[in-house]
Amino acid sequence: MGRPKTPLLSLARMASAALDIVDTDGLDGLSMRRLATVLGVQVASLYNHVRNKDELLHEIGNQIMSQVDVTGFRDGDWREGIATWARSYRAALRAHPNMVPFLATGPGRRETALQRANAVHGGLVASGWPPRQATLIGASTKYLVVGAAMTSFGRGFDDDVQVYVDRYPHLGQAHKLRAHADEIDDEAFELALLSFLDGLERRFTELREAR
Amino acid sequence: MGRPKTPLLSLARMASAALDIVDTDGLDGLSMRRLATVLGVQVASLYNHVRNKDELLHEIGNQIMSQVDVTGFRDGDWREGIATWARSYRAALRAHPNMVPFLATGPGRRETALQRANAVHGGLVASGWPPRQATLIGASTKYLVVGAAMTSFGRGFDDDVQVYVDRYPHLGQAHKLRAHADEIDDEAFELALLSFLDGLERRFTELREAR
DNA sequence: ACCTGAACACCGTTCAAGT
DNA sequence: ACCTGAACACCGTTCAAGT
Repeated sequence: MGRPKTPLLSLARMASAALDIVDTDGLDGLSMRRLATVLGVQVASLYNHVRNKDELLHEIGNQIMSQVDVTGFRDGDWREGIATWARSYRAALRAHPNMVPFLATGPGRRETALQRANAVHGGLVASGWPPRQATLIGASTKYLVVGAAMTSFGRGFDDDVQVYVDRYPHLGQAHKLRAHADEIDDEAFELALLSFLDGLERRFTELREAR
Repeated sequence: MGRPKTPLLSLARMASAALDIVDTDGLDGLSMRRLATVLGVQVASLYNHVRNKDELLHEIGNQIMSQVDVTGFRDGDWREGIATWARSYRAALRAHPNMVPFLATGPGRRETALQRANAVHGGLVASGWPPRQATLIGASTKYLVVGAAMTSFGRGFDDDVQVYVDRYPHLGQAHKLRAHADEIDDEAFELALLSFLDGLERRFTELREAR
């Protein structure tokens, strides 16, 4: 019953199993006791690899966020940079919708999160945006992405989709409804992103002309 | 020990006390047992007025969402309608930031939520937007509002604000930092909203010209 | 260093019993 | 109709004890 020659647990194994639980049963479905059972171990053992449950969730969050791409700011193309960032960010969140409420609530481990934020900010400034505007654009884009991931039809029921469905009752079958909701989700996000970028572009040229 | 002549509890009193707890100690701070203690009653008594904790949260959510204003679509001014909706929606969420993760996760009681969604959709269609576009615009706007409320500096720590702060170390004092974060929050939301509306306006005129 | 068993202080919800 | 006391099946976290 003492310590085994080779460790039964590792942070990576724990995070992976925990994410499986969250993906299938939601954030509330994850308990340290259940995770321990899945891993064939006692609850207390988990605390040899993780300070507490919150730290475990942050570890999962960091893994998910590592999929975000902030390399699109090549040769001063801020529009491409923002678009790449926003789309990959949204894709990462949609891959694990049940994690979104946790991810949206605060940053992950500070280093990597700050690194990404810096890449975006730096990319915008290098493209000619004033620092203050760069900050605002970074925040705005995040709003869009997090909001889109958060209120997507995948998570609970969306009023707007419901309105749409009510008006087109022939879409009543469950699977079609689901497919259409995804479609609306995707299109609404693209509309929001592209309209937003268009609005920014206008401001950008005004800014250039002003000096 | 039996039933009192006049009821000790009511749904309204419960919701109000529960919201106080959430506002001060967060969503995790709210437990049925603690709520009962605050109300000077036994836990089990709560279940005479509410089916479960989730229903209580929905009741609170409905109260908050009742502050949202969807009456801005007078005489076909969709821009004003969306702006009023978005700003009042955001204000309602910011008044109770700890409730945002719950509110963003799904609609409240179906009737009133649908009613609001319908007012927005109807307002857009009446202004000349095709139904499908109206659906997308409604969803997009919601993304912006929910994302803004969710990732605001009020809730945890924001990477983007952090970048900004790192570059302006003279803002290091806590209260100034807080004030600046609010300012950035407000400005980023306005930038996002106005840029988005500008982008939509362009699409709207293109749409008109096409026919 | 890492796993265990037992304990502590919590949860949400149910239900028979009271008036 | 509405409040109570007790119970059930859960939680996260700690810690001395084992090897």
